[in-house]
Amino acid sequence: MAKKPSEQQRERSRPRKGVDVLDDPSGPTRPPTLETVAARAGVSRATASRVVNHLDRVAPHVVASVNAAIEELGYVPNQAARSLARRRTAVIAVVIPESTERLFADPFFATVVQGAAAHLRGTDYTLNLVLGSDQEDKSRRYLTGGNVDGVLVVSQHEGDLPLTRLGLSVPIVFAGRPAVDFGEHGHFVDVDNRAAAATGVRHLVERGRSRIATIAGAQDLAAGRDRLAGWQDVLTDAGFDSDLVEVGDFTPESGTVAMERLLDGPEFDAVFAANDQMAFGAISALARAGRSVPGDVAVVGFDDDQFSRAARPTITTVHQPAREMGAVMAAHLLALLAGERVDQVTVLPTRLVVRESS
Amino acid sequence: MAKKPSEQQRERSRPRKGVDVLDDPSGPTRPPTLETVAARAGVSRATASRVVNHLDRVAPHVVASVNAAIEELGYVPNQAARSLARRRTAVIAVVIPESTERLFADPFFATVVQGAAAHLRGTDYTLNLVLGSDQEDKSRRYLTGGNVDGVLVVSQHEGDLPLTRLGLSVPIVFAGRPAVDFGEHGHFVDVDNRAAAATGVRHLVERGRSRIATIAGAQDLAAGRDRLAGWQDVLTDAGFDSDLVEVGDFTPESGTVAMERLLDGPEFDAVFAANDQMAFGAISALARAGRSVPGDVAVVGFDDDQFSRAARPTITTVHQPAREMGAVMAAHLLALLAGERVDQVTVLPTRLVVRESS
DNA sequence: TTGTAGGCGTTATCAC
DNA sequence: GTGATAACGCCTACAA
Repeated sequence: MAKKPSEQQRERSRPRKGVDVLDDPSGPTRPPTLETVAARAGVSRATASRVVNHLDRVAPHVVASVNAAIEELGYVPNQAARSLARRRTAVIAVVIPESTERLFADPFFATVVQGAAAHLRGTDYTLNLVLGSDQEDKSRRYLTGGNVDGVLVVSQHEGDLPLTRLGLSVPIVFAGRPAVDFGEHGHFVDVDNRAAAATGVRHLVERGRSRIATIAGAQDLAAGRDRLAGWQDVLTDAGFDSDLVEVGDFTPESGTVAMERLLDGPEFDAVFAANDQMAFGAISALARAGRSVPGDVAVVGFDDDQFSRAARPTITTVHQPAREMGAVMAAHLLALLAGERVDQVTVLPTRLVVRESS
Repeated sequence: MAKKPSEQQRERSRPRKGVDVLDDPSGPTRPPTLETVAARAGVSRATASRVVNHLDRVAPHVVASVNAAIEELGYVPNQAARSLARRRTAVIAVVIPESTERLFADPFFATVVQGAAAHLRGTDYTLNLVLGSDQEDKSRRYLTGGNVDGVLVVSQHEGDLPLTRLGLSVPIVFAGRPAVDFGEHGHFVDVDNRAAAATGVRHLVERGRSRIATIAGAQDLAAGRDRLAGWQDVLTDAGFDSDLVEVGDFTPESGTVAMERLLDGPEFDAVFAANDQMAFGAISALARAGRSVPGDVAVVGFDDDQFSRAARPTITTVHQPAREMGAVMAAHLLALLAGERVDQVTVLPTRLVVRESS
């Protein structure tokens, strides 16, 4: 029997070619291809492909035998080939812009990413981590060069203008609304930081506090500015002074330092921190200074992360649905990829969680 | 809509095809291909490819014109096609096994990942996040199915046996040595947790403490067990009782709770926590209980993360080079991918950082 | 319902 | 030095 093209092909692509792993006697065995599966099941590649992709119109017994072959061979589709043919990559990039990279350790981010990952499980999408260097042309090109189907920007988000532009070529969903104008491109999942912060501060007012300080977050991030504004709003409404402001950077350390500075200044009986990590740091400083919480100073945080539960006293805080944000971001991106329309801005609800510190 | 084959074909590769983004009048323009670049530069795809890949043997003026074309068109290589042709993906998976997923928010992990990402910047490798579901066949298959060139397992690492097996088909580097036997496959970057913990505890002994408790980490993780063992070692050597053990799970909350339990028991004058987050939580509990640190109770943590600096008093801790671990993991993986030999186990140094809490 | 064949964008092996 | 051309593994009209 004369060799069919396919056979020649096989021969040419025998294991061991090119790869130089040395000491594995069996040789770096090449993963089975659809071709292999098809041969084993006694069908054509096309049919095997149909089974793999769960298309109908395939006879049940054929499905069975192909699946058996897949099982026996441990066949896994080659994504590269699939991407090439389908002209979509099944890759979603998770971008942590440089401006936010040092915040990567923030549990809020981790939780958002987990939410997105969880939502994507079950789909065949894969998450691609892009850390830092937002200005750099390299990553922008990577993102726009058809290497990813969509982009998730997990960031409390500042301008990141260059990223917003990405929206032109690839669907993109941000965590957090940008302060700047973003035109028609880009989608955003956010909470109303300003109103949410106000809720927390108002709670302090209702508890009878009148000298309310704040430990603000980084002011180059929208979340930082908005929460500060929310604090301001309430104090203004109440006719209180809003002069006690220290700016941190969302890290626990900065919370401690900010509180130490506050303690050096005029008296106050409450503090609103822009996130729980800073609140925790602040409580640490208060404890050392011999101020009781909430006796001398009531504390309210933001996020409702594990630190608000770890502190003693436990911290009253504004709950932010981080996990859900990630999930919604992923869901919206999937919708966009499916060609559906999605609201450009989605605001998720927050709620006050009252604990011991207030 | 009857159309001649040729026409349909054309249409198929015309812009705007298939994708139904509605309001962009210019249509989703397809990224330029090498073909385009080549045409524009007046050379063949082969030559264009040579330029893109910086191969020599190309006339300088040709290089120039091709680069010009690339620049003008904003050409970016299609990774899928490249992967297919080169038979390598340029993708490195970062796996957070299910057993460790809830620890994702731990700054230690984030820092390790950042270290790896930083090391990979400049290379054309891309990081693929694989969260959870280590048992699930799906991710294992994904990892072994030729979709990634290598795997980084960022975990304090338990058995994760299934993952160790991966080493058979794909190079894999773990953060943390497994407790179990791992044969010849798999590479590990670690610190000597037991000895490092001992350093911290010994410091407490030298400070004159004799009733030293510990807040251990999760005992299903090697790091948790080893640090507990290190604590035990020192107490045994010193002839002290080692009965004061509370087990946490590395979260700040668990540190708080553990300390509260310790405070309910026999007296003690020092505590060694298996990480800084738990130490921070513990200090919070101590503060509320009216115990002074280090006066009544000296505290030593582990990691040297931002929390050890945020606490008041600041926390004496065992520094672990998290960022470097990530970088070394990446470096080793790259070496393996290049076919080089790499030590199967690499132990990075730790050091005691003395601060106020001891 | 199933098979045939062409194409997805690059790389790599040859000749020239 | 440069250009055809055959893979790479899979998808998908179209034909059968």
